[in-house]
Amino acid sequence: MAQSDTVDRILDAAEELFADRGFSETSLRMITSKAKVNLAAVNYHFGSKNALIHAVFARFLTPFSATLENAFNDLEERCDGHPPTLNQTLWALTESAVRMPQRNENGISIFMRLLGLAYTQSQGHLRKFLEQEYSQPFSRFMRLLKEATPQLSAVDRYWRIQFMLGATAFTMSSSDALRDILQNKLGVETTVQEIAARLVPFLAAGMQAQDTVLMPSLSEAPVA
Amino acid sequence: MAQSDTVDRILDAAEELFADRGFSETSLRMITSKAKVNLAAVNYHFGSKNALIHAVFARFLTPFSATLENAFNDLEERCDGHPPTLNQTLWALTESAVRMPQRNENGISIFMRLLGLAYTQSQGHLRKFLEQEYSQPFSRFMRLLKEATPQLSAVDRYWRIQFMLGATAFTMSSSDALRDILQNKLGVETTVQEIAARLVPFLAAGMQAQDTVLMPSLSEAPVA
DNA sequence: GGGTGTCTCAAACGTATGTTTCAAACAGAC
DNA sequence: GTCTGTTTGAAACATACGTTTGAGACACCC
Repeated sequence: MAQSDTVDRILDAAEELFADRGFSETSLRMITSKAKVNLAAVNYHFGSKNALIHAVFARFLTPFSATLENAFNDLEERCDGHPPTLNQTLWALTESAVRMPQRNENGISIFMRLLGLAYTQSQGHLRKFLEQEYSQPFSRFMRLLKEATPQLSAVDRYWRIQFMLGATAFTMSSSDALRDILQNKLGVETTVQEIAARLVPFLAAGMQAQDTVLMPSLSEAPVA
Repeated sequence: MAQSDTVDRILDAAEELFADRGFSETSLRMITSKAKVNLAAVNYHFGSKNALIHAVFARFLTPFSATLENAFNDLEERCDGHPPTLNQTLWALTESAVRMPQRNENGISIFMRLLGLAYTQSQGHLRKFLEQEYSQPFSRFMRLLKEATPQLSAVDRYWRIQFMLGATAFTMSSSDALRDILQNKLGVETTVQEIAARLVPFLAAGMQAQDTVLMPSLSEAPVA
């Protein structure tokens, strides 16, 4: 077995278990027994549980951020001069995610769920790791969003980006939806591609909604 | 101290700590020491940590679901006959949440964050508890959504509701956003009311977006 | 074939967790 | 005041966790 497929077995098992149950709720003993590997192997190969979490993310994110850079390059070149539209930007991101080579048929949904958890579970170390390692493609995406929605105020744009992230990460990370996808419970169509095809128009419409209005009746209501 | 403000002190501390750090990451010892209460008090008054979690939710959700029922009653009465619009339905929900009497000035944001966590952290027992206890107002909200968007296919509607839930729960559960709200980092305006005022138009626009389209270029792309 | 570095394994370590125990303190009723 | 049921307190319990250890297995190079 050459120099150790132990590492990959651990990463595979960890990825799946983390996506299923979250980080704190997944113990090293679960991971190593699912991976059919000795408990000490994790600390030997990765150093710590936190470092294992980082490795799980890096294995997907590093090639993904390269793919994404290329997609953005292509897009900006095609547009030569004027900034890409919101739809173009969102599609560039979506296609990059969807077309990534995957280890198995559920690769994306698992990873989307992990990304959602990363944002949601307040694991400080993970946050820090992701910000350090992948700030570049993230900032670039933000810049494209900004140029594609010049009509929005900075505050509006900030919150609407939060909403987009939320709809995306949450949908992909909802264990119910994940289970539906995996088991095809919904019947008709449940590939990640098709969810994305529904999500992008939703996001674009929300992002370009008419200006924020005051709450209709709350103005004259007791605000506690 | 009559028959025990210990219970309330525990609930207050638990609510805040859970919102800050999640459920698994918050130990009973953190809670009891923040509440200045003996460790055994939790198990004495609530029975178990899980039961404490349920109690934290019930303290807010029970009055809230009553308020919500009233809001829906008012709304349907006002509309007498034809179904309420999407905007009316969303505002009814939002106002009910925002106008709930609160224990302190951050009551809503804390509780929104808890709701997000409930959806996101796969705590089976919590899911089961919430479904059992509060299925009625939830189903009613779903029915109203359905009647307000008759133009959508069932599948489209299903996914768009997922997206709405996602944008909402995720935004409310993002610890960064919460911190922004609490510390007013963004400057201008960051109350939950104002976030809601930005969120509802986003959701309504997304919900009513033009029909889902195929991915522009993925059709001729290798789908891996 | 002896030596070297890499990897695996079973066992143990220290610590933190949720929960339990049981005696002491307290309240209100008689 | 004494009794009774309820609530607190300090300590211990059993268990699970992440991590470390040290001996053994294995492959490779000289």
